[in-house]
Amino acid sequence: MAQQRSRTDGGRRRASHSMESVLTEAVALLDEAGAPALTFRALAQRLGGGVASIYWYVGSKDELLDRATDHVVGTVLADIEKLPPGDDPIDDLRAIAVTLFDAIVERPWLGAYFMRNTELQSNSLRLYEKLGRQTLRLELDARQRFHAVSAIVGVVVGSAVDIGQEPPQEILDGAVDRDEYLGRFADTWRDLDPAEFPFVHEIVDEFDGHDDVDQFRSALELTLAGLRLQAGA
Amino acid sequence: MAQQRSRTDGGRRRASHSMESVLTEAVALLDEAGAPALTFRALAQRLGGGVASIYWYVGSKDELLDRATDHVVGTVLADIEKLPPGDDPIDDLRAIAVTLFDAIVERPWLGAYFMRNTELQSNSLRLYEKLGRQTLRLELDARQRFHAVSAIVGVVVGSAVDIGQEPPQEILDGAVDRDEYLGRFADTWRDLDPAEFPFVHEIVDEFDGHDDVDQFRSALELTLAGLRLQAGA
DNA sequence: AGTTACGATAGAACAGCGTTCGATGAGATG
DNA sequence: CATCTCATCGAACGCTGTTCTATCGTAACT
Repeated sequence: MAQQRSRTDGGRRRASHSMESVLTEAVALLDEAGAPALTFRALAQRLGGGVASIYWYVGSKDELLDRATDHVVGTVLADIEKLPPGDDPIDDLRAIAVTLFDAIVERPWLGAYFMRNTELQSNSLRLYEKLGRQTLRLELDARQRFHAVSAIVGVVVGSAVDIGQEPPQEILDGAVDRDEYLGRFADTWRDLDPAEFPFVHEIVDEFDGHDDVDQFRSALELTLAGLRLQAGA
Repeated sequence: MAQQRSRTDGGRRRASHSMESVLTEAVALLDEAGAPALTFRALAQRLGGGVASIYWYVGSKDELLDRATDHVVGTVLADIEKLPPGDDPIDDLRAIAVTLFDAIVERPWLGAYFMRNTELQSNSLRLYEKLGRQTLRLELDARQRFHAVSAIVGVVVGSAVDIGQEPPQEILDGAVDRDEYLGRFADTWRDLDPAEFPFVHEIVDEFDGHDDVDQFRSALELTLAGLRLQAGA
């Protein structure tokens, strides 16, 4: 991954980047410590160059985020294209959505920027198309198809937002692990008045130690079931 | 809304705030120009006081955001409590979700912070309970109820993220209105290769000038239909 | 009434952020 | 060898959240 460098010139060296290396290192920063870790200064240091150089490749931080996001969505798209096509379009929709969600679980920062700007995120648009193409196999009108894909993307994003929140400092330090953190939260819920919060008490054990993937899967199933009903299949 | 002030003392006056006034003015700033407009300096100026004074009421900006959010969720909750209870729990779920979504449409910044921290957002927790209580009337187990409410909140949040994105500068200036902006976007889609993007072409007319509320409603209907199926009612 | 104690306010400073400017490097082209 | 253009970079600007320290005003206590 090392870029070509100039020959020695009195101690100081000049860095030589490329769009690829900028995005790769940006994604690496995001992966390692989340969105707040991606700063122009941190990125420049990683690239062994100056801050202003990055602006030659990218016009703003928003654009950097969009391009970095699209960069990894490209790999997700590749995974999706490897999926074996099935008989049932709804099964295929599920497979695509799950693949996307898995990627967001691995990279929680992804959820926040994904699908922000389809002009700069051409891979996101392709992914949108991938989902939509399955709806073409269902007996729906154009509006229903549009809404169906929006709904599925909405479920993914809605679940992703949950995951994407920066965890509090104590959990990043490793002082407290996720289960304990959830457990504490659950305990404060258990202390609530059962008469005033019957539902919270009903589900607090489910919340305690719950799995985000299960939560997403269930939400997705509900939407897909509704869609199947709508398509009359 | 004027707070008591000290008697004259050589020209300079001291401002006197209250938790209420801090949150009210914070919400006003968010309403007027979105999340980026809420800065401690802007807020202090509005309150006629110093920057550091705000820290007496609030420990950090995150806490300010949480409390401001919960402040308006309180009014949403009041609206929800005014809703007439119906025979069908699913109809009631829809009514609650729509009321919440309407509030987010009016205050697009709300979506991003809503339900971030139920410790500081007690009204969000109450709203969560309100939704959940309807699921107690359905024939589901605890886990299904937990997932059902998560799914509905997910649909709301997922749609809210769409709305919540800061529009580009040109639309804030009023130089370009929303329909024209959507139209431009649609045009770039129409320019895509129809063979490569059949779905995008199928729905581009639906996208052009689409209504966010319709989009949300449809997604919600799919989830509710799935839920009704699951509850066997 | 004078003093003390404390709730509340505020100015100034700090570190970090995205962004811009102007100068300067290196490599290819003539 | 001169020129030109692409690419790089240090330094500065204005903004942000946050902290430090000093101070004011009121209420309570002797």
